Amino acid sequence: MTLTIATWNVNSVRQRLDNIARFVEAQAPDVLCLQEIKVRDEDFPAEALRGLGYEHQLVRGEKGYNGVAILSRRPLAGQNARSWCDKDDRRHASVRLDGEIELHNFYVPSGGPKPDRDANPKFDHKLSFLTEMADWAREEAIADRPLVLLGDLNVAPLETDVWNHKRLLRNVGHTPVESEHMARLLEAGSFIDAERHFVPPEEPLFTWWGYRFAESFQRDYGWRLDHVWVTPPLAGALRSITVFREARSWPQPSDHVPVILTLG
DNA sequence: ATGACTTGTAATACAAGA
Repeated sequence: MTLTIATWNVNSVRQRLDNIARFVEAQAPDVLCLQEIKVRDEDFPAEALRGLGYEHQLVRGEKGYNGVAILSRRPLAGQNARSWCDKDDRRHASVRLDGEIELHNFYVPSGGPKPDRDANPKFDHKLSFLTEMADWAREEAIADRPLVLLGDLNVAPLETDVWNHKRLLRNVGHTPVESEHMARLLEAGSFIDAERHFVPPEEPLFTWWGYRFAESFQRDYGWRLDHVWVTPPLAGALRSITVFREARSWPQPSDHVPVILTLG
């Protein structure tokens, strides 16, 4: 019995319904975690997604920005969510699957244009968010429970997580201070980076290609911003990771592609 | 090159993404 869980920053769930249907037709993950749904709960296309087989849904949306959802073919338990950094933006949702696996879906703040905590409040928010996640992981002792943490974490921590390390070192998303914050979070939960468990760190691995750079995908000017982590109790269940790159070449794509985890 | 494109909101311009 395997369990497949996908994460995808869709950059507006309403604009991406056709792509989501195409992805589900190709991969049919048991659970589909979305970020940046950009819609109020009451306007979420719940019926269309039920039609794709996702009868069980936890939606945490807001108007215009952010928003996450967990869609599942199997029953969900323990639906939950919390606020981070004393804001009521919708960046997190969690559930329990098959009675025991905890799943946390995150959309970490992007951090604004300038990697300067003092000059740019959005960058400060991003670092505070990552610190709060690490505190949570430690305080809740999540390392001892079977738990999957995934989503758009908006940090590409390794040199091979961006298309040009030297050139992008001072760009938000790839600065050393962000990578350090992410490393502290990884350590706080004793997490295994499932993507790098299957793809060696020497090998470039990307999940996002920007819209602005013409032909960014064709030239593979990518970043690894989307992550899938598991705690040690799930280490023995890791079967595969698939970065579904082809979704970036479809019409009207999201700038992120889905990543699929298989547990068995 | 502090830009390029895409989205939502609101009203044809702006904020936000990263």
